Amino acid sequence: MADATLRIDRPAKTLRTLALERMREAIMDFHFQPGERLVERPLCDQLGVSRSVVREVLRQLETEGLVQMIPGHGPAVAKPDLGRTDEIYELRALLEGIAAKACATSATDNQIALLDTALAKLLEAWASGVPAEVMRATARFYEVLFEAADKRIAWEIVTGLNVRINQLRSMTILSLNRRDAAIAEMHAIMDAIRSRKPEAAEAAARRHVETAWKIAREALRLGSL
Amino acid sequence: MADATLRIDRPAKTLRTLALERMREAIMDFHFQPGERLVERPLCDQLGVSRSVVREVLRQLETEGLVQMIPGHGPAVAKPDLGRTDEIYELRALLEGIAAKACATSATDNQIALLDTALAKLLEAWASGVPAEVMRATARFYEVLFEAADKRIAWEIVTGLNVRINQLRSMTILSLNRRDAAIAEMHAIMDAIRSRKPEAAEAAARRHVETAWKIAREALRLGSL
DNA sequence: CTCCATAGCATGGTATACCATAAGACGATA
DNA sequence: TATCGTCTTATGGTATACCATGCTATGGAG
Repeated sequence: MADATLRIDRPAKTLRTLALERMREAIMDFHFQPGERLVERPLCDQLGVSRSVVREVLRQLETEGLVQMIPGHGPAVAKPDLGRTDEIYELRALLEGIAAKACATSATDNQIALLDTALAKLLEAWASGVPAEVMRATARFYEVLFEAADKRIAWEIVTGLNVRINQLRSMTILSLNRRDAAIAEMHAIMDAIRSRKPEAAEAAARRHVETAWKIAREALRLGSL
Repeated sequence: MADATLRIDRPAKTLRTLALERMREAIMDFHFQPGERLVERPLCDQLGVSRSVVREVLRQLETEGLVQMIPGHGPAVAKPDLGRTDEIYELRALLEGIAAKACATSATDNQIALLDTALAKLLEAWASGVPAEVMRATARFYEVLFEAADKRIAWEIVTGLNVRINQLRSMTILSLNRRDAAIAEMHAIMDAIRSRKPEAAEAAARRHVETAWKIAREALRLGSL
């Protein structure tokens, strides 16, 4: 009988896919500044592909919220909508909360082990102090968390939210005074999940987002953006 | 000084925009069946535009979740992910809940009046019994609700979620045994908002989603999908 | 010196041509 | 008759050519 593990997933080899990933990374890593124009033809040269490809990628990034079309001019790297950061953090608190709760309720021991691994990697990244590493490890941890919570859609949403506050996050995610507190908060989440305390896990997850939110607000207030 | 009302928003006249709206509507209104292939060249003929336009539109619809690419074959109308309906309704309950709560807390009287109007229109639509009308009026009511709650992003998310369960909603939204209960539930939401009771408003909104959820589950169980 | 007009060009919008590939049909052979 | 191989073609992927428009720079006139 057909074994699912036999299925080979064809490598996503189209130029479009590659270009999309490349551009997404480039924007998230600030190789383009927020607000910077993304003129199509120069992009073609840089990426080494045709305008068809570039335009399709641009459309996709646009609906993802990474790029915005400026009427009259063309596409540009989206600028974070500072007026909506409160809402975004509120939603993150909500979503990460229910994920942690569900995790505490129904994660398998195996999944909890995966979470431990992800957390360990995150600590390493924090120790290394490389921002990009920390971002990646954080994302990975939450990905595992949402996976274990069986909240795939919520994860997609959170990813989309994080895109919009990428700039803020990059500033706050490893602000030094945040690091120790953040580590403690993460451990609190894990402890609650491990001991199967849904309410505690939810509270801990929310608390973590809320402190991040506070730091972000501070950063905004200082006008460093 | 510049009056905002003077601003003319240039008609979004590009073919792409038009085609996008057209296709979105067509899919949402089931002029294409879920799962139906969307072959590019025939689509060009039907829409009267070139493949460039069609492909860009397809990309956009793909990231919106209305279209999915089937490897080996091409694009097709997305089929609702039945395994994730529980999560979707859970998220809707959460989001519509906080919107109702925020509304009860901080909506202006003017906004509440708008809500009343929207609700009246919704009742009319229900009376008319035209499914498309009911969907539109429902969407409108919630749009006003989220606007009054100043939760624009949450609204975008809810819209995205609804896309994924469009089929289910169209089956359940005016199921006759739901109508009276639904009307009562909506009034409960409005009453709580009017009397400025955030917790009650949140609970009422959640309850409304939860009954819809129950009906959807029933519909699924009967295998009518 | 300033302001306006015109022309050129930068840039996005649209159409089309060509290519690669995978799916499906058809036939040959056992 | 069934299975396998090959061939055709349907279809998506990519590149490019052309067009329309709006911005900008430059020069002339007041």
